[in-house]
Amino acid sequence: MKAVFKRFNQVSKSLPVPIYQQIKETIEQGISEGHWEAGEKLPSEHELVDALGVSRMTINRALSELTQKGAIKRVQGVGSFVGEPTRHASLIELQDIALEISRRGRQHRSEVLSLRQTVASIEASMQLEVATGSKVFFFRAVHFQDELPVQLETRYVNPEMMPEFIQQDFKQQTTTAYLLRQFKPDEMEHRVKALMPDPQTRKHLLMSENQPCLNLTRRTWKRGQVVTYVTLTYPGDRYGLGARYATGEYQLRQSESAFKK
Amino acid sequence: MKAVFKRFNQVSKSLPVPIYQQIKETIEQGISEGHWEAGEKLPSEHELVDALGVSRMTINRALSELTQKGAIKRVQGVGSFVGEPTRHASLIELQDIALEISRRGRQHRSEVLSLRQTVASIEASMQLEVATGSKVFFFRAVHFQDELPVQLETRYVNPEMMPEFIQQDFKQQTTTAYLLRQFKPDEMEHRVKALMPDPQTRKHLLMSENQPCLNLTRRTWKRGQVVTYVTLTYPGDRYGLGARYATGEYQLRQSESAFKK
DNA sequence: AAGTGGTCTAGACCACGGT
DNA sequence: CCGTGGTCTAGACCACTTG
Repeated sequence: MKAVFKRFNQVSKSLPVPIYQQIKETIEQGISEGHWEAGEKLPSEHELVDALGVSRMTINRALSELTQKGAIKRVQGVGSFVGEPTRHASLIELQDIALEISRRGRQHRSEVLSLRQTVASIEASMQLEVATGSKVFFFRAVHFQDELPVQLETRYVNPEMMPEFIQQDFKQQTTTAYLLRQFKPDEMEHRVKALMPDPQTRKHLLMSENQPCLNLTRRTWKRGQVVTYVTLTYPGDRYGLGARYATGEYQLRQSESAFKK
Repeated sequence: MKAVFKRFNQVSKSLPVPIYQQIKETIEQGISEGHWEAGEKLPSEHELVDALGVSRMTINRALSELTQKGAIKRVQGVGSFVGEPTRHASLIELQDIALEISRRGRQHRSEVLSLRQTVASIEASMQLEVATGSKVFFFRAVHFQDELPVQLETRYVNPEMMPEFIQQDFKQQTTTAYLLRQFKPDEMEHRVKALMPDPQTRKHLLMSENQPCLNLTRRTWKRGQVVTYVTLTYPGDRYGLGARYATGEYQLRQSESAFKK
């Protein structure tokens, strides 16, 4: 019991990070590092109140938001439990593909095809919401899972928001990992389409003929400005996207679903 | 000003529906019925406290959850504003396609291909988490937007959860509309893939050769049991899925993004 | 300085599940 | 019955934006 709580003793009230956010991060980290198994019972709200010395509303907010994301499940009258891990690339969360792959116990490697400054095409300038012809950074790489290509990443970056982007070594870390460390986006937009790959894409992803691609484009904002616009292309037969979560919108008034251990 | 608040006077403390949920629904309804334009300023939290006679934490919860969904935007020191409407089928929300299409100002029509009781195949029984060979309901329909097919719906329903499903007339209402009125799911799972249509699917969706499909499967739970398992197949070139939202996870500590009117 | 939203507290009452 | 989570209150302090 004590060991479980020890992980929570890091909560600090003086940091600029909200307490509920610290609690969320602690729990998510504990789950992703395997300190809790799926289905395992978490400390109750009351126990966390005592252990952390914060009010129950704060605990409750942290746990509620984790529930909405599907990271944990809560059953009234019983307790809070760790959720099932997802086995797909996340549809709704911004995740580092290297982490995703390694969490599945596979090997990740990426091959940088291009990293340069260029002049914004009409499409790129519209997506980045900058003037056509202004300078933008362009990046392209292929990501491998166990030496099999699973994602082609084509990215534009607004240099005004991320001037150092072009000097990074993206063989050592993914663009997503770098960008997430540099800033926390306040808004995201996702689009998903199915399309046939052009010959170049097909070659990069080592796809057989007549196979479609799953095409995810994402834009992320900071302070009202687009920071980056990325297109992630997956071989349709090799990779899916998914999400599982409690419904925030159509939430239960009463009884929650029984949790199956 | 008074007209704006009038819409809020319906909040009741005796209903079994939480107050924050009533406020959310009132605001979403106001937006979807066009009482507020995109970008328009909503009443401040303090004003809503006075108008509704509930505590600020309750108002705040309603507005925070709407922010996470991207329905509204909030800027510290400025106010809360109505968000932009989405132009794609939602990736993360369970929405009635008939509503989605009519909100875009298009005409919806659906053609029921099949509605019958059948014996669960291995795949269907796994997805519904029932015994192989048990009875399940099967439904298939094509949805049209302005007389162009945009979605093929293939659905299995657990008869124990929804015994009346098979008696409904789904020419009058969509399955989604019916199911949403019958129950509010407590959990959902989404999967997205890209694949080539089989000849039958291609025919139903009137697709040209060599065009891929976007394939969304969704399972919804109630009290720990799968209620329905549905596969929605879209013509890759005619329909996309998308979402735009504030990041709950990578939320800002401080200053929010400037809101562009 | 005034108004806004972001967060937090220390209580409270309730519905639910397991005993 | 008791412990659980779900909701709510009436305050509070703070950071931020605008005038």
